[in-house]
Amino acid sequence: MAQQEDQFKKIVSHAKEYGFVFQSSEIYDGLAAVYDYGQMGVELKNNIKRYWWESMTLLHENIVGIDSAIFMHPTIWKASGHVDAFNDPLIDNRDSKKRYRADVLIEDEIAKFDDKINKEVAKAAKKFGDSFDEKLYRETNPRVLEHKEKREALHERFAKALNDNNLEDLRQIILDYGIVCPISGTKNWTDVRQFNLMFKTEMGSTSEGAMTVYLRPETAQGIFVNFLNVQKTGRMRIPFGIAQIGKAFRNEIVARQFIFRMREFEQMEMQFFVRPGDELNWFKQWKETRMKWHKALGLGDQKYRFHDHDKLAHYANAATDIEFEMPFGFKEVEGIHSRTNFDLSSHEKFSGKKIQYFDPELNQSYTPYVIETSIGLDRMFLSILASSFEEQALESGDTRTVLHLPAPLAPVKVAVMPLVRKDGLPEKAREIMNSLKFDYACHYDEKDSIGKRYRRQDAIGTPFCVTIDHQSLEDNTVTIRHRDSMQQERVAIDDLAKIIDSEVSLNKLLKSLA
RNA sequence: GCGAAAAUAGCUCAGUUGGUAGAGCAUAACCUUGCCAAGGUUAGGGUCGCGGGUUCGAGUCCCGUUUUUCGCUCCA
Repeated sequence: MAQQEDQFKKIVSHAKEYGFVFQSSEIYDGLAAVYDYGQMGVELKNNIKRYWWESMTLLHENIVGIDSAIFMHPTIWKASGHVDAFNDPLIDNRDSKKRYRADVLIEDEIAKFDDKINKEVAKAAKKFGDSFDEKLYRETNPRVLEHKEKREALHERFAKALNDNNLEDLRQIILDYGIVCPISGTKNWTDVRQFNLMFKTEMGSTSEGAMTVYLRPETAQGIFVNFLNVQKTGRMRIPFGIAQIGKAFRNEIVARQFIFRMREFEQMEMQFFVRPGDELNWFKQWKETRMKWHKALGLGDQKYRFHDHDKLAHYANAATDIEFEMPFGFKEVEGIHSRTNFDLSSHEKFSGKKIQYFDPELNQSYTPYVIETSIGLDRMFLSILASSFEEQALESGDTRTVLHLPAPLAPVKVAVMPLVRKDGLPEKAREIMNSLKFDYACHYDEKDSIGKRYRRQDAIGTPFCVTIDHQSLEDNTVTIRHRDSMQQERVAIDDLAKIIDSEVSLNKLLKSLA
């Protein structure tokens, strides 16, 4: 475990040192759980996006993309359930260091009065036997009535505090009723704090006219609210899907583990609309399709597993995660959910607009069911970076740090370097680079010893290094060095593109999925 | 958010009982070598995370704060 933590630290530090990921606002002491992608990181990230986007939109003629705005009408988040589900008053016990929902603690306290009443009733029932009139007893027994009265008083105060969002009073209720932490048994409570997981801002430049809007906590809703637009203008027929890549924002209580959980993150989501009743078949199919997509990267099949959910969200009737073995254990990278028709029918309700699909084959209208595949781009990035990172012991006794990135995703595909910085070798190298740079991201490097330059490219995961030596000037051949094996071969300059393409081609990777 | 630990150059770290900041690597220039990171010369780079306090004097002691890591908690 300590070794894994150590490994993770090295990866984080490597990510910074070589321009993959920086802490946001670093010169101002940073901003918690927000990160920037650097010059290498942005290339890797873009390549991941392209792999996903093309696998969705090119390989499936019934999947199209959109790019919806981050700002959306606030009612959308009521319809989606986020306004309710993302607002919890929380309180901590300082002794047990456990966190509770303040409203749940108080509801439990209310339930205790019910228990007391029921106990009284049960006692009386036993005492009076067959002649016991429970209803009468509940309405007239003074002890029962006393409990009832106290219960009502608490309930009323609680409901009012909740309604007014009076956090101080919620805490006062907990103190007044002597509610203790079930673990520590103490009343050493912190203040009650409201955790709103959605970021708020204001739209409209004057304060009176301003409307509260939220930064979207997921990209999915942008697809659902555009369902009819896309279906009608694209003449889409069920089953079909809408894909989207974009930023989402959550005010996480605890955001940690580098870019694994950030407050601003990027999702790649595809919502697939199907006939009611077909959804579980499609769910199964998308599980397989998505797993295949992951495994095609060659990071190691044993690093993936499904985690089926037992507890389902309010909108789902089946759900699974694709988990990847990160340095800190198996973690969710992608979620596949059967979202039923919850979202579309909820938007129908809240918007008052009919959101249905007329199925010409069945000759009837219905609200489509939805299978969602939702992948965390930053998590995907981390899984690739982490599993590619190796500190390799070499036969010579040295070590080298190498990123075994999947070649089609590597930020730089080929480094071009003259063996020495004289005798016309740099000029020849430039010439070769100019012929390759339109198709492949290239690096030129003539500084330091050739070995050092190879190591620099290893550290950023460049699959190929092309070295120009004196022989190159005579017979137009160069050496090409492979990142993973460190093997070199002498090849004709004219063959370079073909050799490079055979490994870095995204098309080839996509074809392996079909 | 609670608790614990940490923060000194781009990176990894030294810094004695408090006495004006160092090394290696990295970066840049020139020379040398030329196929797997280590040659020479030179240069740039730090108000020691930030803000207070104690002190004649604080990187060092105290308080607060920010960020990071770990545990708990949360994750529709």
